Amino acid sequence: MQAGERRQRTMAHARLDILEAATRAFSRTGLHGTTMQDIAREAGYTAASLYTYFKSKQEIVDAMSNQLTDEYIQVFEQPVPGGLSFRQRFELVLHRHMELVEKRRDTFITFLGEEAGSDLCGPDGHGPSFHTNFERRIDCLAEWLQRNAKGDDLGGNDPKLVARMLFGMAFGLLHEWRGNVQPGSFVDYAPIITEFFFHGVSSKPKTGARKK
Amino acid sequence: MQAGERRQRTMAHARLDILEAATRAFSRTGLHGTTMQDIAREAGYTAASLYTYFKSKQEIVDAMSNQLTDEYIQVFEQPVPGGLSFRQRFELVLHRHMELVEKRRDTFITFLGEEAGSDLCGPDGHGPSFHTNFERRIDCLAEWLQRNAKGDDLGGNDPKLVARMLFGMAFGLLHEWRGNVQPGSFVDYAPIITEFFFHGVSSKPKTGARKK
Amino acid sequence: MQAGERRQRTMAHARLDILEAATRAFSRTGLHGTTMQDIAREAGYTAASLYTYFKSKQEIVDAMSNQLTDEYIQVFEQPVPGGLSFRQRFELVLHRHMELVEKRRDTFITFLGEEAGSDLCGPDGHGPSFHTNFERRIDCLAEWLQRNAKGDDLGGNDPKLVARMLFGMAFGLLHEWRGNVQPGSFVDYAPIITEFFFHGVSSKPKTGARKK
Amino acid sequence: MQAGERRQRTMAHARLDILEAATRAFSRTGLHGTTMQDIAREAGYTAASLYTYFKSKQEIVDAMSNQLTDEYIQVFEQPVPGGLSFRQRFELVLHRHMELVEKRRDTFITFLGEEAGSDLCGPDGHGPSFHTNFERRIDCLAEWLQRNAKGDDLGGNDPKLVARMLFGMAFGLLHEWRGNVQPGSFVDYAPIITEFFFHGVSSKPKTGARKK
DNA sequence: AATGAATGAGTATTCATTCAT
DNA sequence: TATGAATGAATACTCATTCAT
Repeated sequence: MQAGERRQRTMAHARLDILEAATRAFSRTGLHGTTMQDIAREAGYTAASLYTYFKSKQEIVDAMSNQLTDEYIQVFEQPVPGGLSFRQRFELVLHRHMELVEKRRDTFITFLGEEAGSDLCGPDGHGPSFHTNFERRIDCLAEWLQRNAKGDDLGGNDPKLVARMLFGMAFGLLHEWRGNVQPGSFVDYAPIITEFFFHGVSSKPKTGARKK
Repeated sequence: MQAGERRQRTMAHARLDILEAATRAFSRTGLHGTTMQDIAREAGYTAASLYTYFKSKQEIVDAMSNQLTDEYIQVFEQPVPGGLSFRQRFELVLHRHMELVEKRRDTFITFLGEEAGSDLCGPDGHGPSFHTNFERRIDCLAEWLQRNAKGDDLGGNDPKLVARMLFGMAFGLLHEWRGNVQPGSFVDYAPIITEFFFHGVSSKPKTGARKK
Repeated sequence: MQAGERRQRTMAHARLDILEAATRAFSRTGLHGTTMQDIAREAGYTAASLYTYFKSKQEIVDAMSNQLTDEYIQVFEQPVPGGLSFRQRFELVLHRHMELVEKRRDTFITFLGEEAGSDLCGPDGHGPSFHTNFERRIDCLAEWLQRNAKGDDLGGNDPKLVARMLFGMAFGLLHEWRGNVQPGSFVDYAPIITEFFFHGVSSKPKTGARKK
Repeated sequence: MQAGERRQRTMAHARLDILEAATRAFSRTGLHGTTMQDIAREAGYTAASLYTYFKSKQEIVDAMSNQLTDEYIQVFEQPVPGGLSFRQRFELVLHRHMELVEKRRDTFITFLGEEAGSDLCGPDGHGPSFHTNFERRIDCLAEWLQRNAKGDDLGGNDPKLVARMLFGMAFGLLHEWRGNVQPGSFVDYAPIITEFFFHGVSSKPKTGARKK
């Protein structure tokens, strides 16, 4: 069944194309402001054709959301060099996550707001997809923290709470970054977040010689 | 001009009623999912009547957004007892803000997502209202921090960055709180945020004596 | 019942005021484009107040239409000096009519189009008022022509047909006049229409002595 | 590209169908009184479907107006037998125009009023379409008159003024015709108008010998 | 597989009109 | 008498989705 396979491959490829197009379109006009026409135009299809690959607009959105979450979670599965301190591992993973944010900038931008308000608002059309994905990411992060933190590394805080706050911090800076006229790399914020995560504003030795 | 005055009062009252109804409706079905009919039903009016008090749906949303921001900013103007340390003042103001969040729970829930994505998405209909209000709050918070922090209180961090991260943290916890089956008071999180803000996860001796 | 009389007078006065305001408003934005609010604003009343003087918007329009027709018809009742030829009487009456057009410029402008299409379009809201008034004017003109024309003055033409054509000619020139940047007096067209009415384009000696 | 061609043809056909349906609907209930639903019903479509062929209601109206004007102007381009006098050519063209009026009866009826009042009323929504088309017809007629009239044929009158008066006359008779219970052919009026155009009411003996 | 065409369900907004005060 | 407030009834236009070709 090579034909079948090829078809499958083509299908998958088209789906990805459409997803990318949708991402661009959404990042421009928002989830509600983007019509199937818009997505189709961006993807080089007709609106009707999109339904060959996705059952509905919602499915496109869900696919984007899931894809994002999958990529996010995969970061945790990437190998980490041995012999690193918790803080070092933390910063490494954070760094990788922020690279992902940068790579999927448009998607993140599109979703952050919507996901935030997702479960908050009731039956507003999009299924549980947003909420689920958001929580899935939180859970993964919390698990990772728990798994990696030793002893007093989290200062006795609930990992999930910490995860949410960490997420929020990044969210806040995403705004900053997006707003910047000539945004540098988002990962540039990684050290700041790391330091803040570990010591809050009482940050110590940023400058000068100091010892740990 | 007593009649005029009374009328004015009635008008203002109706506007507030409608705003509250809109808040309830929005928190249920989201900004886009809520129709003027919905708001009207919730407020005990006809859709057409809403236009006696607001020029458009957008104006209702803007009014909500502005109201929220005004109340937020007013917190900074409330007197603070003398002789408090920075951290004490911080916690006090945070506490008051979180009380506001609790009081305006539905409004916050409605807006957080939308505001977040507001300027992110381009011309998605709602004017600059969201973005402006969001930034206005950030700015006020940053100013307050700058005005109140002495010496190394902010550890040399950019007040605006810090403000954004602080905002984000609260945002993250709002999610947690909202999700809880039997949510306690949102202000209960105030100490946690405060501690995290000042020391990150490296929280120190909350109880008892401890050493570094 | 002096009080009653005064009331009556006041009422009549207000009606006239409103009618004038309506005329101004209509001439600006057309019959359909003008709202009761617009009329009220122009008249210094509230929309609701207009209903004290007129039962409906339609009644305002009808009153305007009737008023116009009444004035038009009254022209025929004004005395005409004796000893005038048919053509002289014709031109005199035409002149007076065109003065009326000039005086009631806005009203004419408002109605000409609507009346024209009035009976043409079926139940488009405005009752038979337009059609009736239009026909009433035609009839009066036709009667006057018949009454005043002797012998071959109308060349054997059906007075009503002639009346319609005459009306049309004036209508055509009203357009011209209205379009002129610095319109002179509408009555300036009177001689042209008269000449055309009597001789068509085969106009004879307008200037100087000429022979056939 | 046969498919594309056929599609094009179908599209054009549908547009014409809709235009005809709109014409019928408008002639019944007027431009303002006719809703997209009405047109759709008359055309056998859904209201939403109309937007596949026309961008807006206004575009339908404009298309009707333009179509009418185009047809009107084309009459001037039809060949005229040589050796005819001015009057003969005049009557021939008038005849053809009146045939057009008869054929496009509903459209004329719909527009005459609206076009007349079009530029008269200010910003009443419909763009310059009406006024432009009206003037375009006037201009064409005036040009034709100027081009064809020799010497004293127009009696020294301004062609444009004459054109307007001629238009008005026909307009007046359209009313008459439309009102007739069993209207004959509109072109029956052609000789009357012609005679009136050339000699006004001083029509001469149409038959037999004559004297002044 | 791709699409032109068709549509049902919606949606904010307008406006003439009513009525209690 | 005057009006602020309320509303029923409309209405043009949009959009996700379906389906025959």
